[in-house]
Amino acid sequence: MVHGQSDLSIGALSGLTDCNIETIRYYEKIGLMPAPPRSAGGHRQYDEGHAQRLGFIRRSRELGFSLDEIRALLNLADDAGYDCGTVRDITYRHLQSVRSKIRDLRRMERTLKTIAGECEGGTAPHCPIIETLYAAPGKAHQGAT
Amino acid sequence: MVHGQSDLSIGALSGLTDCNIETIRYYEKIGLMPAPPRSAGGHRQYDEGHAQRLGFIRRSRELGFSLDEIRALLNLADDAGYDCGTVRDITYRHLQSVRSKIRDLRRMERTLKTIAGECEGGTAPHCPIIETLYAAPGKAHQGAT
DNA sequence: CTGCACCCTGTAGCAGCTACAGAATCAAGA
DNA sequence: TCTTGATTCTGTAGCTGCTACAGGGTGCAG
Repeated sequence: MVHGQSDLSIGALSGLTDCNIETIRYYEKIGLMPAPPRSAGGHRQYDEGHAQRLGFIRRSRELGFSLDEIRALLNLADDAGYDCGTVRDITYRHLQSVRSKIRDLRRMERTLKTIAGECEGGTAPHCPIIETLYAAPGKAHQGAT
Repeated sequence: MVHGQSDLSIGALSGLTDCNIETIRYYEKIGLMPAPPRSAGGHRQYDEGHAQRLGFIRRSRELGFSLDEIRALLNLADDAGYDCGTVRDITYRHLQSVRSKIRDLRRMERTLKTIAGECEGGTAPHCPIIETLYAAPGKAHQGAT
């Protein structure tokens, strides 16, 4: 948790964290990353602390957290006596939304599998896929009135 | 498949298809919906054909197709002797992308479930969630060095 | 001191809508 | 006919999370 002040250019930080240079600047612009000190010529100079914070952001993104959620998590983490319950709430809510997306996608998957299976290809006079999409509302996944 | 010319205002069409008025105009602007005739005062006048096309678009959206994919499907469907194989290809490719999204989300779900489960809430000195996010790359889903 | 890789700022674009503002039109009642 | 209130019109800007320029300036090795 202790870090030296090994100067990192934005390119080096980008390489370390597997995060695009443009994206790093973007995170700074929206206040997720602090503005680092600059060289005489105006180039950004990062240190290990920045690398750690950016790593946090990247890992959170990989788990699907929104930038606003990450902002909240970072604010909590920055506070020495932060509230672990709030962290868990954010995580739990996010988990629920991930699950709900999975449910939606699974519904899509089922329907797509069904209609793709009905199609035989070729230059058909009527294609079951097109017909399903033209069908009355609800028919696409229910088949009943 | 035969329809009269029952005039529909944009509001009526919106109600019929459960599609926002602004969205209908948007679809027209990007060329997914044809520009309908106008009243003397400039209001759009739709008919059953428009309603059917918009229904197609909405149902396709519900299945997760992109607007570009829908454009392609509609172009195919508009052609009398359309190529059913192409329709199936588009559908199948989309199905693959839905499945890949599901896989990604499931990976997120597993990790989130794990880290949320390790947290006991309260004002802890170290929160497992925050610590996982701060951890070295890879640790988040592997737990090994 | 030259050359080239890197970095700077600012702006515009992507998907797929949604949300205005400010004006005009429509339809129904009095 | 006039009025009123609901609807519609156009155009522009915003949302998320980046990415891709253009047109410059720096940094450093040889």
